[in-house]
Amino acid sequence: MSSAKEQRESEIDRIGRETFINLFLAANRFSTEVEEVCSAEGLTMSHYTVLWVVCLSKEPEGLPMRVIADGVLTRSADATRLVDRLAKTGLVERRHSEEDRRVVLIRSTRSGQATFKRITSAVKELHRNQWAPLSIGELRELRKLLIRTLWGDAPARDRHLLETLSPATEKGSK
Amino acid sequence: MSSAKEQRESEIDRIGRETFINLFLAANRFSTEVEEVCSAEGLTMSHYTVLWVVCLSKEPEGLPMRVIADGVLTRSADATRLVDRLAKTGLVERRHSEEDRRVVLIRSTRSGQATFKRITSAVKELHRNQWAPLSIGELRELRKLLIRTLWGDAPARDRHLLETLSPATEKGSK
DNA sequence: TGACAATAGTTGTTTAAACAAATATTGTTA
DNA sequence: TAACAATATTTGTTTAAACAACTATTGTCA
Repeated sequence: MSSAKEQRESEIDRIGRETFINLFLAANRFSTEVEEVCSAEGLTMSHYTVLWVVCLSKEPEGLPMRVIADGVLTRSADATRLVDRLAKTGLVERRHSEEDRRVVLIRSTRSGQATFKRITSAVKELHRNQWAPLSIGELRELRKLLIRTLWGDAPARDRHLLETLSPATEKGSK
Repeated sequence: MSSAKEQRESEIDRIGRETFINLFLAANRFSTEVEEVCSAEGLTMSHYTVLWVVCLSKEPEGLPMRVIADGVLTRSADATRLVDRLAKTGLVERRHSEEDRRVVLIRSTRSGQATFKRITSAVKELHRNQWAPLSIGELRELRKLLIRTLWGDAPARDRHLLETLSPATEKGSK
């Protein structure tokens, strides 16, 4: 017969822990499934992420390594080897910058774009299934809560990373 | 001037993708921070998870490996080496079961319990900071949405894993 | 009971992630 | 401009995760 106030941990600790556990499990399950989609094209999700950033870039000369290796999606020491692989299979091209010979520019090839489109289309289909248990309103709510958790109340325009991966968040375009 | 229906991807695809990205980033950031807490005790988060399951278990004889290596938190092939490490530093003990000599039983030691408590207490503090941008109501909502995503509408009693890691979800005990 | 399937756990090997250090080039300034 | 700091990228090494194959013991049933 324990009284309501016994040694029991605070309600907020319990909810915080359980939310973390579920966050962790959901992220693991979902990204494992994305990995499976990527592996159909012989890539890992890390490779796909790099390809993603390169393919969405509008820079005609290519993207500097430092942009790819932003430290959040990809660490700088990993970027080289990830790009190695993409270059070896012809999905991207590397060139040294003319202006600054330290800089290495990465540009997607036609084949890279095609692979990116195939994976992305399969991932979209996958996400539809993954989020199926939620209504669209709940999905919006979930996104909102995750963004608030990650970025606090920073305005949308400061969330560079998300903007890079999912551009044109704005309603009216220009 | 693109019409609203142009080639633009559907709203639901965009929200699904962005929710996935934020889920992935939040889980990565949070678990990296938990890793840091664990490494203060010389453990990884995987070690901590194993210790967690073992320490919460009420089985006086110890928990069979197969329970630890449930395939979700820990794969069976990894469990052996994780327990190796915990046993080597004296946080758990291994014994062969008398009834079934195939079974290996794992039991926490006093030192293991103490380590578990220290890490858990630090993790709680961490979670408070991690979830700080959310109100308690929002945190509850987030947990609810993640659980729905993971388990659909399965009743709480069927969510064994969560029950193992955060027991006594029920209001009234027994 | 003897053969074979099933279960429980371990070990070996490949692969990728994590961390630290090194190279090459450019910017700065005494 | 020579020396040194800063930047951009790469390479080497340690560590852990992923996958497959293996051993040991128990259960099943012809």
